[in-house]
Amino acid sequence: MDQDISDIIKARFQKLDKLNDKGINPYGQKYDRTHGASEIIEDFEDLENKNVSIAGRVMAKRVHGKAGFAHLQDMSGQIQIYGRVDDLGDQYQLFNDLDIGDIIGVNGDVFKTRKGEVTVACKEITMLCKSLKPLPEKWHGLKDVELRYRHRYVDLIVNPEVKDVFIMRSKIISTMREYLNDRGFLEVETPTMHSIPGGANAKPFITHHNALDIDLYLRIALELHLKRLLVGGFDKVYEIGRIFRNEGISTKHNPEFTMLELYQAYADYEVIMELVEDMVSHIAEKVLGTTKISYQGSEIDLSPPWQRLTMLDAIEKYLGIDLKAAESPGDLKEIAEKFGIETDEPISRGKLINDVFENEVEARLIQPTFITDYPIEISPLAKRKENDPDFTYRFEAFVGAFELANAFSELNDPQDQRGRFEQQAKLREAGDEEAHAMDEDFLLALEYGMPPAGGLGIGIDRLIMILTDNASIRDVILFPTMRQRDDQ
RNA sequence: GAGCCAUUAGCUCAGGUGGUAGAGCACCGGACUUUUAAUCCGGGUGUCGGAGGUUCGAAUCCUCCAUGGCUCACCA
Repeated sequence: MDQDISDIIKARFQKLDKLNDKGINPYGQKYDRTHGASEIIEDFEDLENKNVSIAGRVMAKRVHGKAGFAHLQDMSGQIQIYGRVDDLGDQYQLFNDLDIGDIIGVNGDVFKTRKGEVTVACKEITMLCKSLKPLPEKWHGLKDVELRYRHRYVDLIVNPEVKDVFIMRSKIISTMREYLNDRGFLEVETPTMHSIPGGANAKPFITHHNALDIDLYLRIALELHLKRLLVGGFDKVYEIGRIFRNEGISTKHNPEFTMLELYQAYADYEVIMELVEDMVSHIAEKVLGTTKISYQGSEIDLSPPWQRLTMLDAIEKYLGIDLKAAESPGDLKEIAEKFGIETDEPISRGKLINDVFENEVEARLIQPTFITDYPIEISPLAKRKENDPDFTYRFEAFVGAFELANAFSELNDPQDQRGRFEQQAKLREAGDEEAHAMDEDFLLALEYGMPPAGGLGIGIDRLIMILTDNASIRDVILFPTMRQRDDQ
């Protein structure tokens, strides 16, 4: 395929031919390993002079004539191997011809070199895969972020800390599952293709089913199906799944991302608040061994209880402005102008309060904070506060200055829900593409009766960013969305 | 979507004001039986992101395009 194969690759093809000529399969078969690399280093006392079999990728090579060293990397880490003509005989040539990047199996005895490094002295080398491409340089590694994301496999081979992030990611998610399962939550799977995209305000991706000849939308949230399950009688359900939003890409947004949503019947948002602070600190403790973390230079303490503020109190606390009394159109206009917020006419008070909060307060919420009592206009699925109908029993959790969780007491009054949907429909007609769509089947479900419930959504990728101290969501997603390139 | 920046060898990078491309690692050949950024000797392997333009001459200046990064907008 390559028009001008570089000399490096030419040389590797020559070695490939050489192996074939000798009757050695360059792409070997099953290989039985007895140990992992780091296991041998850890258990050296027991394994000294014992025979072991290991397999991995050659990462470095130092040959001095009739003997030489190399480092082999497997999932657990790296270990040095030693080969010499006295032990390997005819096979020494094979050792000598190894390229960095080749995958081999090694059988040999464990010993420690003069310099004290645990090493396997090769008795037999088995070729498992000849590598044809040169790996990036050994001490600068691969830095070009574009190549790191596009060819993540290379990034994983040469940058061990990248592998650690994704091992951590796996542990965080499995710990979360364990936590929820232990508390009686049932994990379920709901459709990713929806005929009506709902549960959030976001632009969906559209796809098409040929046999049914209908357009379908990739889900933008898990919410509405999980609530249907509350109607069906599952009291505690959750789903950890991929959702898709057709929006811009940034260090905090990937078009597809992973969300946890859970619903607990007969609970409310206060119960969920306790669950969030308990679960997040539990995960940190279990995975990191501490609830005191460092995120982008800030020390953050995840141990409960987290600060709780209503949105209006937070605005007052951080900006010194009391918006509670601001109700007249004149007051609202003044506030919008003061903060340089663009508004539609007539100005929606709730939306304005939220805009002030997002623009001015959010960035200051480094320590874990629950912001409660969201305006009703921006919360079409949350239960209205009994004594303050302009606000809802809703909270978002902020850590490290960005939104980590969103939760509320779920609206279970079908008539109120219909009214909210109708309100959203008006916004949609007015051109708001992200306004929530009318979902008659969901309303029907509510008419059958849904128990009062607390519901929660957590952006898993963001949680992982915080726990692994990564500033970009692309560094916690193995294969982030990239633009297609012509040359690839 | 807008602004700023970047793109040079397989990788990491250097290439004041325009003069025909370099280093380290990797790689190739040679020496070397406990090295570890192995060492020593020899070798530069390139569509300077792409296409135009200015110029006697462009990696360098200009325009457009592509890709990426950051910031902003968007996205609760």
